[in-house]
Amino acid sequence: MEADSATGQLREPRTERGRRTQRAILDAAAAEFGEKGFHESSIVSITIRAGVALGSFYTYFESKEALFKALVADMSGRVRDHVAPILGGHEGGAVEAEGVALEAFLRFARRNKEIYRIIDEAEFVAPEDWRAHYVTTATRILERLQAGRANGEVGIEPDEVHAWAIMGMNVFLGLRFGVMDSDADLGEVAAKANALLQRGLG
Amino acid sequence: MEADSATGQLREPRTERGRRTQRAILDAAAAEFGEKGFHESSIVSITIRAGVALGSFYTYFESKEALFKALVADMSGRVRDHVAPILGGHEGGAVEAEGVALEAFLRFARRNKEIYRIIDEAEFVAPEDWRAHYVTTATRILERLQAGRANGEVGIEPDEVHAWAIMGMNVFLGLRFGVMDSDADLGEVAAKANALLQRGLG
DNA sequence: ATAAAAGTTGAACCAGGTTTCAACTTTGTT
DNA sequence: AACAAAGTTGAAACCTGGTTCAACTTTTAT
Repeated sequence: MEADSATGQLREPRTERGRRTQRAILDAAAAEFGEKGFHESSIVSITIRAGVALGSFYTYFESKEALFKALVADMSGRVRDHVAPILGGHEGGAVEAEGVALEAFLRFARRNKEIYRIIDEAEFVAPEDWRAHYVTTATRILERLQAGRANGEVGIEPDEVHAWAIMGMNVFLGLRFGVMDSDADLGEVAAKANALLQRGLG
Repeated sequence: MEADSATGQLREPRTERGRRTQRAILDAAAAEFGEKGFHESSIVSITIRAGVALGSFYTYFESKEALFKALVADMSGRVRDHVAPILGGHEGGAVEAEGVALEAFLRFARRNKEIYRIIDEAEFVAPEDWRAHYVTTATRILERLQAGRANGEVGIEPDEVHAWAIMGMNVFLGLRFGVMDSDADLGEVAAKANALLQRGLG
Protein backbone atom coordinates (compact mmCIF):
# COMPACT_ATOMS: atom_id res chain seq x y z
CA MET A 1 0.00 0.00 0.00
CA GLU A 2 2.79 2.39 -0.82
CA ALA A 3 3.31 3.35 -4.43
CA ASP A 4 0.41 5.05 -6.17
CA SER A 5 0.68 3.29 -9.48
CA ALA A 6 0.94 -0.16 -7.93
CA THR A 7 -2.13 -0.02 -5.75
CA GLY A 8 -3.98 2.55 -7.75
CA GLN A 9 -4.26 4.71 -4.69
CA LEU A 10 -4.16 8.43 -5.26
CA ARG A 11 -2.96 9.56 -1.93
CA GLU A 12 -2.62 8.09 1.52
CA PRO A 13 -4.64 9.91 4.14
CA ARG A 14 -2.49 12.17 6.30
CA THR A 15 -4.77 12.46 9.29
CA GLU A 16 -6.87 10.22 11.45
CA ARG A 17 -10.04 11.58 9.98
CA GLY A 18 -8.78 10.83 6.51
CA ARG A 19 -7.93 7.29 7.50
CA ARG A 20 -11.46 6.76 8.77
CA THR A 21 -13.00 8.08 5.59
CA GLN A 22 -10.84 5.91 3.37
CA ARG A 23 -11.63 2.87 5.51
CA ALA A 24 -15.35 3.62 5.29
CA ILE A 25 -15.15 3.79 1.52
CA LEU A 26 -13.18 0.57 1.30
CA ASP A 27 -15.66 -1.29 3.51
CA ALA A 28 -18.69 0.09 1.74
CA ALA A 29 -17.14 -0.84 -1.58
CA ALA A 30 -16.44 -4.41 -0.51
CA ALA A 31 -20.06 -4.81 0.53
CA GLU A 32 -21.40 -3.13 -2.58
CA PHE A 33 -19.21 -4.97 -5.07
CA GLY A 34 -19.91 -8.25 -3.30
CA GLU A 35 -23.64 -7.77 -3.53
CA LYS A 36 -24.08 -6.20 -6.94
CA GLY A 37 -20.88 -6.89 -8.78
CA PHE A 38 -18.58 -4.27 -10.24
CA HIS A 39 -20.76 -2.86 -12.98
CA GLU A 40 -24.00 -2.63 -11.05
CA SER A 41 -22.21 -0.85 -8.26
CA SER A 42 -21.92 2.91 -8.48
CA ILE A 43 -19.60 5.33 -6.78
CA VAL A 44 -22.57 7.42 -5.76
CA SER A 45 -24.09 4.46 -3.99
CA ILE A 46 -20.79 3.46 -2.40
CA THR A 47 -20.22 6.91 -0.96
CA ILE A 48 -23.77 7.08 0.34
CA ARG A 49 -23.30 3.73 2.01
CA ALA A 50 -20.02 4.96 3.46
CA GLY A 51 -21.71 8.13 4.67
CA VAL A 52 -19.38 10.49 2.86
CA ALA A 53 -19.78 12.90 -0.02
CA LEU A 54 -19.32 11.84 -3.61
CA GLY A 55 -16.31 14.07 -4.09
CA SER A 56 -14.44 12.56 -1.17
CA PHE A 57 -14.04 9.41 -3.15
CA TYR A 58 -11.55 11.08 -5.46
CA THR A 59 -9.44 12.22 -2.58
CA TYR A 60 -8.37 8.62 -2.05
CA PHE A 61 -8.97 6.79 -5.28
CA GLU A 62 -8.11 7.62 -8.82
CA SER A 63 -11.11 5.85 -10.29
CA LYS A 64 -13.65 3.13 -9.75
CA GLU A 65 -11.24 0.61 -11.25
CA ALA A 66 -8.41 1.70 -9.02
CA LEU A 67 -10.62 1.12 -6.03
CA PHE A 68 -11.49 -2.32 -7.27
CA LYS A 69 -7.86 -3.22 -7.77
CA ALA A 70 -6.92 -1.98 -4.33
CA LEU A 71 -9.67 -4.20 -2.99
CA VAL A 72 -8.47 -7.26 -4.89
CA ALA A 73 -4.96 -6.86 -3.54
CA ASP A 74 -6.34 -6.39 -0.07
CA MET A 75 -8.58 -9.45 -0.24
CA SER A 76 -5.97 -11.64 -1.81
CA GLY A 77 -3.78 -10.84 1.17
CA ARG A 78 -6.59 -11.53 3.60
CA VAL A 79 -7.22 -15.01 2.23
CA ARG A 80 -3.55 -15.80 2.59
CA ASP A 81 -3.38 -14.33 6.09
CA HIS A 82 -6.36 -16.37 7.17
CA VAL A 83 -5.09 -19.68 5.85
CA ALA A 84 -1.37 -19.36 6.61
CA PRO A 85 -1.44 -19.45 10.44
CA ILE A 86 -3.89 -22.39 10.48
CA LEU A 87 -1.64 -24.22 8.12
CA GLY A 88 1.43 -23.26 10.11
CA GLY A 89 -0.04 -24.64 13.31
CA HIS A 90 -0.78 -27.97 11.69
CA GLU A 91 1.56 -30.86 12.45
CA GLY A 92 0.62 -33.65 10.10
CA GLY A 93 1.39 -35.08 6.69
CA ALA A 94 1.71 -32.97 3.58
CA VAL A 95 -1.43 -34.34 2.00
CA GLU A 96 -3.58 -33.77 5.07
CA ALA A 97 -2.20 -30.26 5.08
CA GLU A 98 -4.09 -29.64 1.85
CA GLY A 99 -7.25 -30.74 3.59
CA VAL A 100 -6.59 -28.32 6.41
CA ALA A 101 -5.93 -25.53 3.94
CA LEU A 102 -9.13 -26.36 2.10
CA GLU A 103 -11.24 -26.34 5.21
CA ALA A 104 -9.75 -23.01 6.31
CA PHE A 105 -10.45 -21.65 2.88
CA LEU A 106 -14.04 -22.90 2.86
CA ARG A 107 -14.73 -21.27 6.20
CA PHE A 108 -13.20 -18.06 5.04
CA ALA A 109 -15.31 -18.14 1.87
CA ARG A 110 -18.50 -18.62 3.83
CA ARG A 111 -17.71 -15.79 6.20
CA ASN A 112 -16.64 -13.49 3.40
CA LYS A 113 -18.80 -14.20 0.42
CA GLU A 114 -18.23 -10.68 -0.94
CA ILE A 115 -14.51 -11.17 -1.02
CA TYR A 116 -14.96 -14.37 -2.89
CA ARG A 117 -17.01 -12.73 -5.59
CA ILE A 118 -14.65 -9.79 -5.85
CA ILE A 119 -11.69 -12.01 -6.57
CA ASP A 120 -13.77 -13.97 -9.04
CA GLU A 121 -14.91 -10.90 -10.88
CA ALA A 122 -11.36 -9.63 -11.06
CA GLU A 123 -10.91 -12.08 -13.93
CA PHE A 124 -12.77 -9.54 -16.02
CA VAL A 125 -12.26 -6.24 -14.29
CA ALA A 126 -8.61 -6.54 -13.33
CA PRO A 127 -7.15 -9.51 -15.18
CA GLU A 128 -3.57 -8.79 -14.19
CA ASP A 129 -4.38 -8.80 -10.52
CA TRP A 130 -6.57 -11.83 -10.87
CA ARG A 131 -3.84 -13.73 -12.59
CA ALA A 132 -1.32 -12.67 -9.98
CA HIS A 133 -3.57 -13.92 -7.24
CA TYR A 134 -4.00 -17.36 -8.72
CA VAL A 135 -0.42 -17.73 -9.86
CA THR A 136 0.88 -17.07 -6.37
CA THR A 137 -1.76 -19.30 -4.82
CA ALA A 138 -0.83 -22.14 -7.17
CA THR A 139 2.82 -21.57 -6.41
CA ARG A 140 2.15 -21.85 -2.71
CA ILE A 141 0.32 -25.14 -3.23
CA LEU A 142 3.09 -26.48 -5.40
CA GLU A 143 5.72 -25.60 -2.81
CA ARG A 144 3.82 -27.50 -0.17
CA LEU A 145 3.55 -30.51 -2.44
CA GLN A 146 7.25 -30.38 -3.20
CA ALA A 147 8.09 -30.24 0.47
CA GLY A 148 5.87 -33.28 0.98
CA ARG A 149 7.57 -35.00 -1.90
CA ALA A 150 11.00 -34.31 -0.39
CA ASN A 151 10.18 -36.23 2.76
CA GLY A 152 8.38 -39.01 0.96
CA GLU A 153 4.81 -38.22 1.95
CA VAL A 154 3.79 -37.46 -1.58
CA GLY A 155 3.98 -40.40 -3.91
CA ILE A 156 4.18 -38.59 -7.22
CA GLU A 157 6.36 -35.90 -8.69
CA PRO A 158 4.32 -32.74 -8.17
CA ASP A 159 3.72 -30.33 -10.95
CA GLU A 160 1.95 -27.16 -11.95
CA VAL A 161 -0.83 -29.39 -13.22
CA HIS A 162 -1.42 -30.81 -9.77
CA ALA A 163 -1.29 -27.40 -8.17
CA TRP A 164 -3.87 -25.93 -10.53
CA ALA A 165 -6.05 -29.02 -10.23
CA ILE A 166 -6.11 -28.70 -6.44
CA MET A 167 -6.70 -24.99 -6.61
CA GLY A 168 -9.60 -25.41 -9.02
CA MET A 169 -11.09 -28.04 -6.80
CA ASN A 170 -10.84 -25.71 -3.82
CA VAL A 171 -12.32 -22.75 -5.62
CA PHE A 172 -15.33 -24.65 -6.90
CA LEU A 173 -15.97 -26.31 -3.57
CA GLY A 174 -15.78 -22.87 -1.98
CA LEU A 175 -18.30 -21.60 -4.44
CA ARG A 176 -20.69 -24.50 -4.11
CA PHE A 177 -20.52 -25.24 -0.40
CA GLY A 178 -19.21 -22.00 1.04
CA VAL A 179 -20.96 -19.35 -0.98
CA MET A 180 -24.02 -20.95 -2.61
CA ASP A 181 -24.93 -23.19 0.30
CA SER A 182 -24.66 -21.84 3.81
CA ASP A 183 -25.61 -25.01 5.62
CA ALA A 184 -23.27 -27.69 4.32
CA ASP A 185 -20.89 -29.18 6.83
CA LEU A 186 -17.57 -27.77 5.67
CA GLY A 187 -15.48 -30.20 7.70
CA GLU A 188 -17.18 -33.05 5.91
CA VAL A 189 -16.73 -31.46 2.52
CA ALA A 190 -13.04 -30.91 3.16
CA ALA A 191 -12.65 -34.47 4.44
CA LYS A 192 -14.26 -35.98 1.36
CA ALA A 193 -12.20 -33.84 -0.97
CA ASN A 194 -9.06 -34.70 0.92
CA ALA A 195 -9.81 -38.42 0.78
CA LEU A 196 -10.12 -38.03 -2.95
CA LEU A 197 -6.75 -36.33 -3.07
CA GLN A 198 -5.23 -38.90 -0.77
CA ARG A 199 -6.32 -42.09 -2.46
CA GLY A 200 -8.15 -41.17 -5.63
CA LEU A 201 -11.36 -42.68 -6.91
CA GLY A 202 -10.03 -46.14 -7.68
CA MET B 1 -34.23 -21.81 -29.14
CA GLU B 2 -37.99 -21.72 -29.23
CA ALA B 3 -39.75 -19.69 -26.58
CA ASP B 4 -38.99 -16.00 -26.53
CA SER B 5 -38.88 -15.49 -22.81
CA ALA B 6 -36.66 -18.49 -22.19
CA THR B 7 -33.93 -17.65 -24.65
CA GLY B 8 -34.46 -13.92 -24.65
CA GLN B 9 -34.93 -14.00 -28.37
CA LEU B 10 -37.34 -11.51 -29.75
CA ARG B 11 -38.29 -13.24 -32.91
CA GLU B 12 -36.95 -16.06 -35.02
CA PRO B 13 -35.97 -14.99 -38.50
CA ARG B 14 -38.54 -15.97 -41.10
CA THR B 15 -36.37 -15.88 -44.16
CA GLU B 16 -32.96 -17.04 -45.22
CA ARG B 17 -31.61 -13.53 -45.20
CA GLY B 18 -32.83 -13.04 -41.68
CA ARG B 19 -31.17 -16.23 -40.59
CA ARG B 20 -27.86 -15.04 -42.02
CA THR B 21 -28.11 -11.72 -40.25
CA GLN B 22 -28.92 -13.27 -36.93
CA ARG B 23 -26.06 -15.72 -37.33
CA ALA B 24 -23.66 -12.89 -38.17
CA ILE B 25 -24.68 -11.02 -35.02
CA LEU B 26 -24.33 -14.11 -32.88
CA ASP B 27 -20.86 -14.86 -34.23
CA ALA B 28 -19.68 -11.29 -33.96
CA ALA B 29 -20.99 -11.15 -30.41
CA ALA B 30 -19.19 -14.33 -29.41
CA ALA B 31 -15.94 -12.91 -30.71
CA GLU B 32 -16.49 -9.50 -29.17
CA PHE B 33 -17.60 -10.75 -25.76
CA GLY B 34 -14.74 -13.23 -25.74
CA GLU B 35 -12.18 -10.55 -26.42
CA LYS B 36 -13.44 -7.64 -24.40
CA GLY B 37 -15.89 -9.08 -21.95
CA PHE B 38 -19.53 -8.12 -21.63
CA HIS B 39 -19.22 -4.58 -20.41
CA GLU B 40 -16.46 -3.42 -22.72
CA SER B 41 -18.37 -4.80 -25.66
CA SER B 42 -20.88 -2.52 -27.30
CA ILE B 43 -23.79 -3.26 -29.56
CA VAL B 44 -22.53 -0.68 -32.00
CA SER B 45 -19.24 -2.47 -32.28
CA ILE B 46 -20.88 -5.87 -32.53
CA THR B 47 -23.11 -4.78 -35.37
CA ILE B 48 -20.21 -3.17 -37.19
CA ARG B 49 -18.25 -6.36 -36.82
CA ALA B 50 -21.22 -8.30 -38.09
CA GLY B 51 -21.57 -5.93 -41.02
CA VAL B 52 -25.16 -4.96 -40.28
CA ALA B 53 -26.86 -1.80 -39.12
CA LEU B 54 -27.29 -0.98 -35.47
CA GLY B 55 -31.05 -1.19 -35.65
CA SER B 56 -31.01 -4.71 -37.04
CA PHE B 57 -29.83 -5.92 -33.70
CA TYR B 58 -33.22 -5.26 -32.17
CA THR B 59 -34.98 -7.25 -34.82
CA TYR B 60 -33.53 -10.39 -33.27
CA PHE B 61 -32.63 -9.57 -29.71
CA GLU B 62 -34.50 -7.82 -27.00
CA SER B 63 -31.41 -6.37 -25.37
CA LYS B 64 -27.71 -6.77 -24.88
CA GLU B 65 -28.34 -9.06 -21.93
CA ALA B 66 -30.75 -11.22 -23.87
CA LEU B 67 -28.09 -11.70 -26.50
CA PHE B 68 -25.59 -12.70 -23.86
CA LYS B 69 -27.98 -15.21 -22.36
CA ALA B 70 -28.76 -16.71 -25.72
CA LEU B 71 -25.04 -17.09 -26.21
CA VAL B 72 -24.50 -18.78 -22.86
CA ALA B 73 -27.22 -21.32 -23.58
CA ASP B 74 -25.76 -21.91 -27.02
CA MET B 75 -22.21 -22.39 -25.74
CA SER B 76 -23.23 -24.56 -22.86
CA GLY B 77 -24.84 -26.85 -25.39
CA ARG B 78 -21.79 -26.79 -27.62
CA VAL B 79 -19.46 -27.90 -24.84
CA ARG B 80 -21.77 -30.79 -24.10
CA ASP B 81 -22.12 -31.70 -27.76
CA HIS B 82 -18.39 -31.70 -28.21
CA VAL B 83 -17.62 -33.89 -25.22
CA ALA B 84 -20.55 -36.32 -25.34
CA PRO B 85 -19.71 -38.22 -28.56
CA ILE B 86 -16.05 -38.58 -27.60
CA LEU B 87 -17.12 -39.94 -24.26
CA GLY B 88 -19.70 -42.17 -25.88
CA GLY B 89 -17.13 -43.73 -28.18
CA HIS B 90 -14.84 -44.53 -25.28
CA GLU B 91 -14.76 -48.13 -24.07
CA GLY B 92 -12.80 -48.15 -20.84
CA GLY B 93 -13.21 -47.80 -17.11
CA ALA B 94 -15.28 -45.14 -15.45
CA VAL B 95 -12.31 -43.30 -14.03
CA GLU B 96 -10.42 -43.16 -17.30
CA ALA B 97 -13.61 -41.82 -18.80
CA GLU B 98 -13.14 -38.70 -16.70
CA GLY B 99 -9.70 -38.32 -18.22
CA VAL B 100 -11.15 -38.63 -21.69
CA ALA B 101 -13.80 -36.06 -20.85
CA LEU B 102 -11.17 -33.72 -19.47
CA GLU B 103 -8.97 -33.96 -22.51
CA ALA B 104 -11.91 -33.34 -24.82
CA PHE B 105 -12.85 -30.37 -22.71
CA LEU B 106 -9.32 -28.97 -22.74
CA ARG B 107 -9.14 -29.20 -26.51
CA PHE B 108 -12.48 -27.54 -26.82
CA ALA B 109 -11.39 -24.75 -24.48
CA ARG B 110 -8.27 -24.07 -26.50
CA ARG B 111 -10.16 -23.96 -29.75
CA ASN B 112 -12.89 -21.80 -28.30
CA LYS B 113 -11.33 -19.45 -25.81
CA GLU B 114 -14.15 -16.93 -26.27
CA ILE B 115 -16.75 -19.45 -25.28
CA TYR B 116 -14.83 -20.24 -22.19
CA ARG B 117 -14.74 -16.65 -21.08
CA ILE B 118 -18.39 -16.12 -21.89
CA ILE B 119 -19.49 -18.94 -19.65
CA ASP B 120 -17.17 -17.68 -16.96
CA GLU B 121 -18.49 -14.16 -17.12
CA ALA B 122 -22.03 -15.43 -16.97
CA GLU B 123 -21.44 -15.81 -13.24
CA PHE B 124 -21.94 -12.06 -13.06
CA VAL B 125 -24.00 -11.19 -16.08
CA ALA B 126 -26.46 -14.07 -16.09
CA PRO B 127 -26.14 -15.88 -12.76
CA GLU B 128 -29.16 -18.10 -13.33
CA ASP B 129 -27.83 -19.44 -16.58
CA TRP B 130 -24.35 -19.80 -15.16
CA ARG B 131 -25.66 -21.80 -12.27
CA ALA B 132 -27.75 -23.95 -14.56
CA HIS B 133 -24.73 -24.73 -16.68
CA TYR B 134 -22.60 -25.87 -13.78
CA VAL B 135 -25.35 -27.70 -11.98
CA THR B 136 -26.11 -29.81 -15.03
CA THR B 137 -22.43 -30.36 -15.72
CA ALA B 138 -21.86 -31.54 -12.16
CA THR B 139 -24.88 -33.78 -12.40
CA ARG B 140 -23.51 -35.36 -15.53
CA ILE B 141 -20.20 -36.05 -13.82
CA LEU B 142 -21.93 -37.49 -10.78
CA GLU B 143 -24.02 -39.82 -12.93
CA ARG B 144 -20.91 -41.15 -14.60
CA LEU B 145 -19.31 -41.74 -11.22
CA GLN B 146 -22.39 -43.52 -9.96
CA ALA B 147 -22.44 -45.75 -12.99
CA GLY B 148 -18.80 -46.56 -12.33
CA ARG B 149 -19.60 -47.24 -8.73
CA ALA B 150 -22.39 -49.63 -9.71
CA ASN B 151 -20.02 -51.88 -11.60
CA GLY B 152 -17.28 -51.65 -9.03
CA GLU B 153 -14.80 -49.48 -10.90
CA VAL B 154 -15.13 -46.64 -8.48
CA GLY B 155 -13.94 -47.44 -4.97
CA ILE B 156 -15.80 -44.77 -3.06
CA GLU B 157 -19.40 -43.70 -2.75
CA PRO B 158 -19.61 -40.74 -5.11
CA ASP B 159 -21.13 -37.51 -4.05
CA GLU B 160 -21.87 -33.96 -5.10
CA VAL B 161 -18.59 -33.03 -3.44
CA HIS B 162 -16.64 -35.27 -5.77
CA ALA B 163 -18.51 -34.02 -8.80
CA TRP B 164 -17.84 -30.37 -7.99
CA ALA B 165 -14.23 -31.11 -7.12
CA ILE B 166 -13.67 -32.77 -10.50
CA MET B 167 -15.50 -30.01 -12.31
CA GLY B 168 -13.44 -27.32 -10.58
CA MET B 169 -10.28 -29.16 -11.45
CA ASN B 170 -11.34 -29.34 -15.07
CA VAL B 171 -12.32 -25.70 -15.28
CA PHE B 172 -9.07 -24.43 -13.81
CA LEU B 173 -6.97 -26.73 -15.94
CA GLY B 174 -8.88 -25.49 -18.95
CA LEU B 175 -8.16 -21.96 -17.96
CA ARG B 176 -4.50 -22.47 -17.25
CA PHE B 177 -3.50 -24.89 -20.00
CA GLY B 178 -6.21 -24.38 -22.58
CA VAL B 179 -6.82 -20.65 -22.49
CA MET B 180 -3.79 -18.99 -20.90
CA ASP B 181 -1.19 -21.28 -22.42
CA SER B 182 -1.59 -22.35 -26.02
CA ASP B 183 1.41 -24.65 -26.17
CA ALA B 184 0.98 -27.09 -23.31
CA ASP B 185 0.50 -30.72 -24.26
CA LEU B 186 -3.12 -31.27 -23.37
CA GLY B 187 -2.91 -35.05 -23.50
CA GLU B 188 -0.20 -34.91 -20.88
CA VAL B 189 -2.14 -32.50 -18.71
CA ALA B 190 -5.20 -34.72 -18.85
CA ALA B 191 -3.11 -37.80 -18.10
CA LYS B 192 -1.53 -36.24 -15.03
CA ALA B 193 -4.83 -35.00 -13.72
CA ASN B 194 -6.40 -38.37 -14.32
CA ALA B 195 -3.59 -40.17 -12.51
CA LEU B 196 -4.28 -37.88 -9.59
CA LEU B 197 -7.94 -38.80 -9.73
CA GLN B 198 -7.14 -42.46 -10.12
CA ARG B 199 -4.68 -42.98 -7.28
CA GLY B 200 -4.40 -39.69 -5.39
CA LEU B 201 -1.24 -38.07 -4.16
CA GLY B 202 -0.35 -40.69 -1.57
C1' DA C 1 -47.50 -7.84 -61.17
C1' DT C 2 -48.71 -6.32 -56.89
C1' DA C 3 -49.44 -6.12 -52.14
C1' DA C 4 -48.18 -7.66 -47.61
C1' DA C 5 -44.68 -9.30 -44.70
C1' DA C 6 -40.01 -9.38 -43.35
C1' DG C 7 -35.90 -7.17 -42.89
C1' DT C 8 -32.70 -3.02 -42.90
C1' DT C 9 -31.04 1.42 -41.74
C1' DG C 10 -28.79 5.08 -38.76
C1' DA C 11 -29.86 9.49 -36.73
C1' DA C 12 -31.64 10.99 -32.54
C1' DC C 13 -33.19 10.22 -28.01
C1' DC C 14 -32.17 9.32 -23.37
C1' DA C 15 -30.59 7.55 -18.92
C1' DG C 16 -27.20 6.61 -15.82
C1' DG C 17 -23.03 7.14 -13.91
C1' DT C 18 -18.07 8.85 -13.67
C1' DT C 19 -15.28 12.67 -12.92
C1' DT C 20 -14.22 17.65 -12.03
C1' DC C 21 -14.06 21.72 -9.35
C1' DA C 22 -14.24 25.79 -6.51
C1' DA C 23 -16.13 27.09 -2.17
C1' DC C 24 -16.05 25.62 2.51
C1' DT C 25 -14.72 23.21 7.10
C1' DT C 26 -11.74 20.80 10.04
C1' DT C 27 -7.25 19.57 11.74
C1' DG C 28 -2.39 20.33 12.65
C1' DT C 29 1.53 23.52 13.41
C1' DT C 30 4.16 27.47 15.02
C1' DA D 1 -4.28 32.94 17.81
C1' DA D 2 -3.34 32.60 13.08
C1' DC D 3 -1.95 30.28 9.01
C1' DA D 4 -1.34 26.29 6.12
C1' DA D 5 -2.43 21.80 4.96
C1' DA D 6 -5.75 18.26 4.70
C1' DG D 7 -10.18 16.92 4.05
C1' DT D 8 -15.19 17.58 2.66
C1' DT D 9 -18.97 18.80 -0.17
C1' DG D 10 -22.46 18.24 -4.01
C1' DA D 11 -23.88 20.52 -8.12
C1' DA D 12 -22.89 20.29 -12.78
C1' DA D 13 -20.14 19.06 -16.82
C1' DC D 14 -19.31 15.36 -19.59
C1' DC D 15 -19.49 10.67 -21.81
C1' DT D 16 -20.72 6.54 -23.20
C1' DG D 17 -23.59 3.52 -25.04
C1' DG D 18 -28.32 1.20 -25.00
C1' DT D 19 -32.73 1.70 -27.21
C1' DT D 20 -36.39 3.68 -30.30
C1' DC D 21 -38.44 4.72 -34.57
C1' DA D 22 -40.22 5.95 -39.03
C1' DA D 23 -38.66 5.80 -43.69
C1' DC D 24 -36.83 2.61 -46.93
C1' DT D 25 -35.56 -2.00 -49.44
C1' DT D 26 -35.92 -6.81 -50.22
C1' DT D 27 -38.39 -11.10 -50.17
C1' DT D 28 -42.49 -13.97 -50.36
C1' DA D 29 -47.17 -15.08 -51.54
C1' DT D 30 -51.24 -14.60 -54.41
